[in-house]
Amino acid sequence: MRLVIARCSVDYAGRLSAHLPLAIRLLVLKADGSVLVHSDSLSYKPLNWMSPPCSVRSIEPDDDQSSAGVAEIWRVTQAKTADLLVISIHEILHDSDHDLGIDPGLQKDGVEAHLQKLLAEQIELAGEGWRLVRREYMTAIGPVDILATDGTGRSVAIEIKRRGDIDGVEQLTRYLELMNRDPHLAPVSGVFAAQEIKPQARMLAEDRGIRCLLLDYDEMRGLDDSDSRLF
Amino acid sequence: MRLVIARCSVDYAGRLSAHLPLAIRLLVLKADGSVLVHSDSLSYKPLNWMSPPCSVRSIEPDDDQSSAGVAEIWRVTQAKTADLLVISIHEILHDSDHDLGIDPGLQKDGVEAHLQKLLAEQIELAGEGWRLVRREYMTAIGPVDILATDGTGRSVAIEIKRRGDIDGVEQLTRYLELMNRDPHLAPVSGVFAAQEIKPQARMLAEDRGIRCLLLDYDEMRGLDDSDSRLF
DNA sequence: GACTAAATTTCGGTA
DNA sequence: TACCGAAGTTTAGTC
Repeated sequence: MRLVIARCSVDYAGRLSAHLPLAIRLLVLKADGSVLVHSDSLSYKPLNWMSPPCSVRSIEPDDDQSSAGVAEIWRVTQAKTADLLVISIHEILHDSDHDLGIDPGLQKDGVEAHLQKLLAEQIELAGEGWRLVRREYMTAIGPVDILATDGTGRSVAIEIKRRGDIDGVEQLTRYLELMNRDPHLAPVSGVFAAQEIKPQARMLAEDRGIRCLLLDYDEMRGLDDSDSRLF
Repeated sequence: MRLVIARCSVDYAGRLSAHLPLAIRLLVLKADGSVLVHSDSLSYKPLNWMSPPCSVRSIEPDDDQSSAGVAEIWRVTQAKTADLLVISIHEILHDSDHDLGIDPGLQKDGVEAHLQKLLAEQIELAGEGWRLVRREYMTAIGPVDILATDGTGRSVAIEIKRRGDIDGVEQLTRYLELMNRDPHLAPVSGVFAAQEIKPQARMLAEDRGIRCLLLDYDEMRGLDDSDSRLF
């Protein structure tokens, strides 16, 4: 990744035409060839950019441009869309290159883990008198999200999903089948908990005697003050 | 604007929860306090960010965090939404500060607005004898892009999109329904005009008696000499 | 692979 | 100021 702070003007011609007057801006050249032009304010969106795949070519300014103060011109092209970004650089104030390596990427399952934590803390949402036994209760085929006991003290396995789909019901079914073979646990009933449960998943679950529980993420976060600052 | 290249992990808690594992990333701290976390690939959108107005506070790691290799923690808070972004910095590889001054701002020329202007000027593209009544014709539920009359003098509402999608047809349908209740206008027919019309949108439109009109942006610009400029 | 719906949407516009 | 629609939308999930 190359970072350049430069006094420059920018022109974009593609799906629209846009022009940035001469000013000092941050230019980010990423490893995949994409280019971002950022100012010192406004939100995360760059003033101009070029999406990958694209290529940057530095060209010499002609006489007119030289006399106008242009030291260098970057011509960013996108093969697929024929979009064009032209950066006319008058002065480079900073220029550095950095090897970032590949990024492991954003963890999308952040919500599901959080839901599990919240429901463990607010297990009474499942019913009066319910008690948490353990989160990530280990079985031979993997961990059950939550093991709890209901008001009568019987075991309940709870599977938590952000969006409840059929495969989640199948997963819980496998756990229940296994756990009900354990005389220390049996009988174990099931609860399928999710922010949103697809009709077909609900149908399948209820057909198998599994209760469906809709979770209100915002409300659960609101109820748990300790969570307003989990850091 | 402060630019930092650092090996860090990032946690965001706000409208959703998200986590970025330890990796080398670019951290941009803008003058308005906003923070961007960029990786070396993917498009212009940061992996994580915090929108202004927000404030960054650097705090010392506790013993656990220190022994885990955390050298510094940035806590970015947003007063209005109570969102929280926590950046745990293990190692800073680059750190520089730059004064960019204020940006004169982007000059933009959108395609859809331009298409509307061009079609208003070249309304005969819709048919012989057609006349422009008004651009942005106001109705109770919003402005119709163009109101025109066809060769027989009957009213026509024209909805213009860059890409014709189903929702555009729905929008025009709502306008037509409303306008046809107005005895001064009725009967009003519809034209769905776009650079590109999706097959399903065309199907829906024609099923409702709405005519589809493909617009050739380049040709329309070519016809209008005042527009032949740019590069 | 195409299409549909959401986005920590953001960014303009007008009423 | 609040709502509504567009975006060089992007992005993720579904068919």
